[in-house]
Amino acid sequence: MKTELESLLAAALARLAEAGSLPPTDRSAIVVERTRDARHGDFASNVALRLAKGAGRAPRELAAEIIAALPASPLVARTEIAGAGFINFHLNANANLEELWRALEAGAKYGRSTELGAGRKVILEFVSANPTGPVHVGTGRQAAFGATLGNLLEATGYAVHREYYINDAGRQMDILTASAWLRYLETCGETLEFPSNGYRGEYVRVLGAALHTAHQEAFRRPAGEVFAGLPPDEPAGGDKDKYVDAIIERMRALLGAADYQRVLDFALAAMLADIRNDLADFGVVFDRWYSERSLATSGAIDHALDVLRGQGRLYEKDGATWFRATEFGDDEDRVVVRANGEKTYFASDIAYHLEKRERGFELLVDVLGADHHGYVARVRGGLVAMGQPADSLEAILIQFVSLWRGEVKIPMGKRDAQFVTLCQLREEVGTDACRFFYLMRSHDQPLDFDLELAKSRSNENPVYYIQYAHARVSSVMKQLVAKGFRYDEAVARANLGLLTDEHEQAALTALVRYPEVLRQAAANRTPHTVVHYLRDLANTFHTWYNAAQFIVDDPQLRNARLALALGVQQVVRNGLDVLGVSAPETM
RNA sequence: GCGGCCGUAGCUCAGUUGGAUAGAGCACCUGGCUUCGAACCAGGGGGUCGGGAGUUCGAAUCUCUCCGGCCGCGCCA
Repeated sequence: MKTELESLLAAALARLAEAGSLPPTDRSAIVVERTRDARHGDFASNVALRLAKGAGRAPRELAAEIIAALPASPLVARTEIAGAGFINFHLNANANLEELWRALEAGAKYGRSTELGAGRKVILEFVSANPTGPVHVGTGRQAAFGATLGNLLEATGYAVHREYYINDAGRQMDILTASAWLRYLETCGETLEFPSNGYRGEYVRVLGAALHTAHQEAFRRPAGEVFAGLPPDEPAGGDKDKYVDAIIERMRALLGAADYQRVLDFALAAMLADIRNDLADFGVVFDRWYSERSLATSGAIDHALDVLRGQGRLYEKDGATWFRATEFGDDEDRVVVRANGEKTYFASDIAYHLEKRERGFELLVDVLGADHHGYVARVRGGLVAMGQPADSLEAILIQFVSLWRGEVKIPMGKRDAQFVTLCQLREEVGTDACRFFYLMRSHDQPLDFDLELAKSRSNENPVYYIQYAHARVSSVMKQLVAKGFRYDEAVARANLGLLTDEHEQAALTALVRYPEVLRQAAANRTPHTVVHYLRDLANTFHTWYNAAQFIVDDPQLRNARLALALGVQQVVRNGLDVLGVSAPETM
């Protein structure tokens, strides 16, 4: 409806431009908004105010001219000039009723549109957590956000591809491999001191035990050989990084490259399986899991470096190869090939993003933790240096999550064992509350996740408020049957005009706003606006429910009311579906 | 130091391309179940939108500045 009104205004302005009383207007200058106050009608536009200055005209006078030039529309009952020069639109009573019927007919598809995305190919990268441990609560927020954003983009006409980038190359993987191997040695019966910089989580013990089950004693070496002659660990006054690197080196020497790789692959596969399962249980799935290592073997990194070199963006210094990042807005130039010949993570990453473009994706959306913000300019600079448009990359930064149990903050650390995993969180509060709480706040706002509130099955918990509206309609429909009635669609269709009560009108207005909300949430990348909308819709429904009886004796009124209730239920279900939250029939 | 995010009711937060009288939940107070589910509803009190300046018909929103909080600035990933 909103876009239709914008089209009407565009037509009116075109007429005025043709008549020479106004310069031609850009379509984007035409904005129609829902009114905050019902006395101002259903929609309002400020075009006259915006254009008045440029046209050298009084806003109200211009507004009158625009109104006079508006084409007739079955949507609009009347228009008026208000305030400084707003144009208010009052819709025909049946405009919302027709929309309600469209909602009922469209069912699960209601709210979807195609104009915004227009079929554009977008690749959505999210989570991409290091496969060195289970998914934790901070990453959980990124998972919920990314999955929902994917749904939103899909619902508004984008062709969405979801991808998880696996950081399976580099030192963190080596540390995991060594950690798993040491736990494996313990399973074998060796006694050892675990390095302070190793991964100390319980899951690594499980990993070590699994390695033993799969390969028995094949990788066993005496603890004495493993630790002989190593530098001191941190507690002994040494450097924990040097120490763990020495262990990795020793492990390679004792096992040989092939067996080392077997242990690494075993650990990687096990971690990825965990992550994949945790996310799938959370309703988060990917079209592809993309290996960082594969970028090296496929030649993608060399290709990207060749492109940069061809553009003259690389140079040699101190034995390393550098990218002229400062020419693209970065603070300093960045190394892409280290003095020891290894490519950096940055080299992999720009290669990965170039490869995304070369796969034909117009828009690259990266959902990242807030700590990655310094990284965005660098990757974008790399893309631009390789001849890609700067706006082809869009990074969305997700602020951190802190867990609370009522007033008490739960400490979280990465490397120590006490971080809370997504899996544990889900077991404690349930998937629905989990996704809802992750999404209810703006992503650029740090999130305080209160476990007690999320768990509480009380009126303090906003999840149930929305689900309750859905369940209530189901309950009404059961009551209907129990009372010997049945819903008659034809009777409802013929009598929607009876829905004139203020509560019915409020519910109707809230319902038909849904397609606009989806478009706005998708365009702004703000899933939380859907949460707030659903709360509002549920509120209008609960108010109506308390004020009126649906199952009345008059079949015309009864069926009309049921149609509206079913429409609300449908939109609640569709909205919850976008959020990845279930819509239960009973609570 | 440079950069990113943020500061709105007692608390947690909405309010995005500048719009009409700044909203919601929680908490607090009052009222509503013999009725389709009270996990609900109705009503009430509560504000220097961090401070200041600017831009204009109009600023919580844009610009500058100051104060305060979180985070990032590797030949780590």
